[in-house]
Amino acid sequence: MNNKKRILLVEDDHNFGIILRDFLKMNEYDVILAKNGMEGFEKFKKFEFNLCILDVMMPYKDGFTLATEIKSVSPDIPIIFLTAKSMKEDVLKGYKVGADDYLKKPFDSDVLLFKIKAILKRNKLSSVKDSEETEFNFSSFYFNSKLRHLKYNDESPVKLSPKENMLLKLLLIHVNDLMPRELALTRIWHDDNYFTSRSMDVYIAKLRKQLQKDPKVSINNIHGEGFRLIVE
Amino acid sequence: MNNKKRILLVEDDHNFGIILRDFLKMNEYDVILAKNGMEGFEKFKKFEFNLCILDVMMPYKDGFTLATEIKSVSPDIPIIFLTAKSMKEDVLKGYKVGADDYLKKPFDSDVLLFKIKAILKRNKLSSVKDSEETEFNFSSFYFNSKLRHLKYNDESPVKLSPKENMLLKLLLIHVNDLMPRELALTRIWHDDNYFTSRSMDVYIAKLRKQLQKDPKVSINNIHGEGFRLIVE
DNA sequence: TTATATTGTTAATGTTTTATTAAATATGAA
DNA sequence: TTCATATTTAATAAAACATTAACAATATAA
Repeated sequence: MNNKKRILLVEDDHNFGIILRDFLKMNEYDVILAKNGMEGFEKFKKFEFNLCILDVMMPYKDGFTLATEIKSVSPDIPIIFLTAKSMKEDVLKGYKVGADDYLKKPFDSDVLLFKIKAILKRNKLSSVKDSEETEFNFSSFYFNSKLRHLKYNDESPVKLSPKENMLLKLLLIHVNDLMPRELALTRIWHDDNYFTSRSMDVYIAKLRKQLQKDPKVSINNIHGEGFRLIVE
Repeated sequence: MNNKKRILLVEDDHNFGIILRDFLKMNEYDVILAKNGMEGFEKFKKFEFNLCILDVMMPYKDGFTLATEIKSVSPDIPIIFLTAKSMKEDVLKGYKVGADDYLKKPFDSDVLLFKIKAILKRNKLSSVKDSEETEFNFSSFYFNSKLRHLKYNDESPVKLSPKENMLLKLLLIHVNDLMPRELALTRIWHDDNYFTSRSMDVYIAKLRKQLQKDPKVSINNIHGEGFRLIVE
């Protein structure tokens, strides 16, 4: 069993990149090195990673932009920024796009190791990737999240909007269990505030309208916590 | 939603501690300030926290020692160290005892806020809630504290409010044993005074109303001490 | 026994959260 | 651009919750 954690390292300084990659490999991590933002994103989509270490200043595509793209695909993956800059604005920008930590070059390699360890430890359960399942059968419904189709018995399928689709999928992944409000807001709306929360309520109402065709299916609210899709 | 995150701040520089506490409070955190390691550990055991911010250099008991004690009680709680020191050995020592981050004084308060946010978010995603026991069977009742459901025999489950839910859970953890009043007040109401105590009595009455369906279950008062959930 | 503190219960009050519909705005394809 | 669809914002109602008040009952200590 290969239990090594997989790290995507994106660093445009080739020499430094190689050194850092080998150092991490020596410490029992699987590392893929990319030399710019483009290549980094390609590799990110191609493989699966537990952590990203991104240089901030890179040609074509900087680390912040890359991080944003990565987060749009995998919202929960932890990111560490490496940078020569240490201006407050940059640090804050890093955290705003979802950084988990920030290291100023030159940095101590042991400190980096510990940071990686601390972050991976905290992240261990959430690194489970989103279900790739695209087809769901529940009660008299058939739902295809790839086609965004919801079909009730033999009726012709109803098209769902992207948000309706993702929300229903999240509910189904947690069928008969709590689907925390916060989860949907961070996964679908990428932000948890009053307005996104109201928007989510609107989508819950839309889904309820569809699902009420089947009396055995309902969406319950658990006050202050989230929603529960109940299938008898 | 009164889901404010609770932070234990241990800082021996009184002025700085007060300022930092108020700053964090302004940013929607509930903060308890302790002025040394001893007091910090007492408060930690008494209340429940989502995060600890510890000064490293303190008289009697330094931040590292305190962190070790805290981790022995709650291995998963995130810890941020604050320190004037920035020697590599100290940073590494901090990570070794399980630090999640390390801030060198003087630090930028906005950076601290983002670090707190990043750490809490990651912690929420990981195991904390899932590892807790959420299902209880006692006499003819089935209680699910995650869904906040209390079910009697085959009757349809009754919804419990968050406070009812937590109180019942605390009582069940101490079944047939004393559940000290003070425990519930510090754990659930985060404050022990006349009004919270009266509020708790109201919730005890609500629970009794539910539990009286089963003659084998009752909540007894132990005058001046607390309550006892009795299951024959 | 009597005074005091604690507990039991119900009801009212005020606040927060959710439900629903409609209107406004944004997005994207033709 | 224009039209169709998707999403957000607004407005209002309803539900859920927590606290406080008021008064009754009970226990304890002087």
